[in-house]
Amino acid sequence: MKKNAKNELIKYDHPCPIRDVLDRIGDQWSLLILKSLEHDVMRFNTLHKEIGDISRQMLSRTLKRLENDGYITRTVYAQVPPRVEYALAELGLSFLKPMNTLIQWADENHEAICRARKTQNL
Amino acid sequence: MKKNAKNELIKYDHPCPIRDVLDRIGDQWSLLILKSLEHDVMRFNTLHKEIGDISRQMLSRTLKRLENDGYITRTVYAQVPPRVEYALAELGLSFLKPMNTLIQWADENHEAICRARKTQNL
DNA sequence: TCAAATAGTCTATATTGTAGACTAATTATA
DNA sequence: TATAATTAGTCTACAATATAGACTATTTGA
Repeated sequence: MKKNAKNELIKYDHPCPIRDVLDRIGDQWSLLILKSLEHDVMRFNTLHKEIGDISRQMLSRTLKRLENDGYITRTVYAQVPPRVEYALAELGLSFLKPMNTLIQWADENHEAICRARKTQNL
Repeated sequence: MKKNAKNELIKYDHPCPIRDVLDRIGDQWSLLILKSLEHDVMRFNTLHKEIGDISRQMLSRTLKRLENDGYITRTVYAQVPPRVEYALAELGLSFLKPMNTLIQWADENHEAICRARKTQNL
């Protein structure tokens, strides 16, 4: 993150929509979470198990950001033990289309990628 | 990264193409680099200036990964000072389509995202 | 009485990213 | 002749971020 002389965060004023979107969903987990929510409402622990290798902290953080940005909704039921459900919001639903274009490309080119890939762990 | 009892990296065997693609291009910089190369061959420093807020180390690393995976090519000219050109390879070219679908969505929803976004810096 | 379940948070540690100095070789400029 | 500029990276010390796993509160069921 850039800072100015007073060590304050320089707020990036997003002149560029690509950046704007990538800054939020171009991370390791957001797409996987949105994909998991494609067909079903999900609870925190279910998502945690489904994705498998995400830490609870990152799951929590990423869900907060996705909610904050309007991709998903978070519904709390007054129960014990707690029940919190995450679901796609309008923006998330609309995002499915480009996301699935990407996923389709991934499917179609999976083999080509494996063939092209020379080294593991670069 | 997951490790086993002997502290060796557990090699993720990529049963899932989405993961396979996201693990490589789902980072902060890859899409921006590929987008920069869409219309032009580019040199290292030019990319560095164009993207602006990437460190040289990350640029170097990301370019290596993209080359290794077959998205881009790297051509060295025997000159001094050195001239190294990066260009889209076949896989990179084919990736433009889903990438631009994503970018188009970003453009179209830019406003909605800004409206939905409640908090900066989450 | 004790375990189980849930949705997180907290903390110590491990991993990853950053800025900026540095390199070697040649040309251009003063 | 000395000095600066140029290039594509690498290196290092430091900063930021992610991880694993312990922990919380509350209620139900055994």
